[in-house]
Parts: sequence; C-alpha cells; structure tokens
Amino acid sequence: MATAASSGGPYTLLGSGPGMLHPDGLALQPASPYRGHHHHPPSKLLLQGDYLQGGVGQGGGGNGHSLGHPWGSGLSAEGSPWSASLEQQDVKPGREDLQLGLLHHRSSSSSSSQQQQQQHHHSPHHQGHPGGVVWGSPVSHGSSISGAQQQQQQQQQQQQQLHLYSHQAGFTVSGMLDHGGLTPPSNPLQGQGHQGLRDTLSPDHLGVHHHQHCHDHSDEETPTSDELEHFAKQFKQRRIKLGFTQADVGLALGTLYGNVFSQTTICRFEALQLSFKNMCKLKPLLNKWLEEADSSTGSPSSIDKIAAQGRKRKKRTSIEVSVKGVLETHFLKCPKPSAQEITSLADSLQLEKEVVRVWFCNRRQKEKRMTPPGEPGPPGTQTGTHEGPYSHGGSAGDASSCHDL
DNA sequence: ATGCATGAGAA
DNA sequence: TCTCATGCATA
Repeated sequence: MATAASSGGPYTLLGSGPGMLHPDGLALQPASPYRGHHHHPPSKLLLQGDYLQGGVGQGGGGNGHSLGHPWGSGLSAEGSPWSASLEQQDVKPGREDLQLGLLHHRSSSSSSSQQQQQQHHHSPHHQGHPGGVVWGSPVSHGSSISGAQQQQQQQQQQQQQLHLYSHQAGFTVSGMLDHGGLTPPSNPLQGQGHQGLRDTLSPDHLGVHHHQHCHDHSDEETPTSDELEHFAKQFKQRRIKLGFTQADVGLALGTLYGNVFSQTTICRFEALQLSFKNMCKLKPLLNKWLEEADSSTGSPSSIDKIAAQGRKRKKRTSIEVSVKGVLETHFLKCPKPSAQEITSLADSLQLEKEVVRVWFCNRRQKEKRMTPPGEPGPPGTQTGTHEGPYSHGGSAGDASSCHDL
C-alpha cells in the first residue's frame, strides 16, 4: 500500500535545505507515535480523506459569514476512507522558523514578565453586555464566580514566555499592506472617516480594581474582561472595514513584530475564545497593528516572507457523532480520566488512546474558554439565552478521584 | 468558525 | 501527564 510513507516516515519532514536549525528535525525520528494507525478496523473511525491545501485560501476571505452553531455540529458522514497515498503536499511555512528568520525582536528585556499573572479583580458580572464574558478570573479572593466555575485559569501557572516585540523606529506598517495578494481589494471603505479610536481603552472602568494614576495608554496594566471584549469588537470591525482578513492580520503581526499568528488565532481573539491571559498577551500586538493599519493607508512595501520546511501532521481524525456522544458522557462524569480509563475507553470506542486523550484535553480547554457558543455578537442584539458551559448540573468540585468503568 | 493536533513547560 | 497557546485542515 502506498501509504504516506513514501519518504521514509509517516510524518516525514521535508528537508528544508538551507540550515534546518530546529531541533525538531533531529527529534523527529521515523518512529512516530502514530505509526500504528492502521491496525484497527476503520469502522468507527473515519479519517477525513484528503489533503487539500492548495485551496486553503480560507482566512475567511469573506468574513461575512457569521456562523454560530453550537457544539455538536453535525458530523454526518464523511465517507472518506483515507486513501491518502502520495504526500507531496507542501506544507505551509512554519512559524518557528519564521521567527528565527527575522530576528528583529527580542531586543528589549527590561520587563519581560509582568502580565503573565493576571491579577485583576473586578466584578465578574456585567450588566448591559450582550454576551457577557464569563471569565472574570478573580485571583486569590474567592469572588462571586464561585467555585462551580471550575478553577478558572488563574490557578494556572504561567508557561511560555511572552514574546515582547520591540517596536523599532523605521519599521512602519509594511508587510501588511500588500504583498503577494494580501492586498486589500481596493476596499472602497478605506480612507473613510473613522478616527478617534487611537485610544483603545474603553471608558468604562469598573473601578473596583486598582486605579492607576493619570496614565492609561493602551495596554500594560492587565485589562479587564470588559475592555478586552470591547477591544475585540472594535478590532474586528475596523479590520473588516480596512479590508483585511484574519489571516492577513496574523501574517502582518509576524512581519511587523516577529510573531506570526494564524487565522485561527485572530479569529479566536475576535470571538473571545482565548483564555484571559492569552487575550491580554495578544491585545497589545493587535492594538499596534490597528494603529498602524489605520494610519497607513498607503505605505507600500513588501517584505518577502520566508518559506520554510514542512513537517507533516497527523491527519485529523474525525470522530463519529455517536462516539462523540459517548466521550461527552464520560467527560461529564469525569473530565479528567486516568490513563487507564482513557485506554479502556479508547479501546471500547476503537480509537487510539492518544486521540481520546487529546479529545479530553481539548474538551477541558474548551470548557475554560468562555464565550458560550452562541454568544450574540453585534451590540444591541441579545439572544438572552446562553448558559455557560459552567452550567453543569451539580457540583464540579472534585475531579481527582472519579473513576468507575 | 472549529475540530483535532502538536509542543513547550510545569507538576 | 496535564495545561495552555497555537495552528493545520475542515466543515
């Protein structure tokens, strides 16, 4: 069978000629953890068929589609027994490599770690907000959010460094305007009268948190959930008006500050589907982009991007609806199943253990993100019907010892 | 817009 | 191993 193993491994890495300076290359041995993905009957497991990256223009090129379907989206049938064979697919440029490529950042070092810990405290409730972000994330003082809301994210530890970008003079908004088709299609809206948004901070401060003196630029000082929410909205609006897609922004950020982001991330930011901490981290970057983009309207420059290698990914596993249902059930019983449980569960579902494990991980993450699936976006419109995923019927206190199978 | 996946870092 | 930040591949 001419599986994807034509070049030596299931997930081969295409040698990226000129200097592969990432340890991954060395660490990735032909012995992939997924090599045994064919020893089980693909009866319940449906692997989404083919690779189609040629036409991934995605980026919500027409971000005009507003979809708001709740979880459990119909999976229907994907009748696609993976017949994947050749794998000459050229993967898109990796991000880490990109960063290495343009090393024009990481110069500053003064205050590197500051906003890692979000210690903002304010009333987790908002009165007139069409949506209501539930993640107020209090810190040490048990707020009204109650423990029913799980541990929130403040109990997390900060990992990952925050890439601080150094805004150098002379670095104007360049990469985002046009290069390679990212050019906003002569948007007639551009250059309209829209100013007065330099200031990103919303005027409404709850006032229950720390008060800073007379200076409030646009970031630093951990913003409040409301501020983030507002910013996200503004951002999206303006982004669209300027004619940029989420993907464009992601790339621009990379070109400008050295941190590339995907359409996904931008999308999640706008939808407030990131953790509070993450939102805080991205806000400054997006804010700068906004400022630049807003005042640019004409600074054609092109910065070529660097093409990088391609490490192949495991094909996305499509889990059948019924199976998802089962997983869901288990999740409700025990969001943190032990390794053994996962194993047996995987076995009974005929899924790889890894897949099940990941499923739970993702599920937990989803629980943490808040912006209930179905949040009304546009102001003035309120569905008034949203129950956060926190609405678990009962107590969600202990997840340490729950196992029974 | 989202589902599944990868990886780094902390337990 | 889990969490968390991110993103490819998809619907």
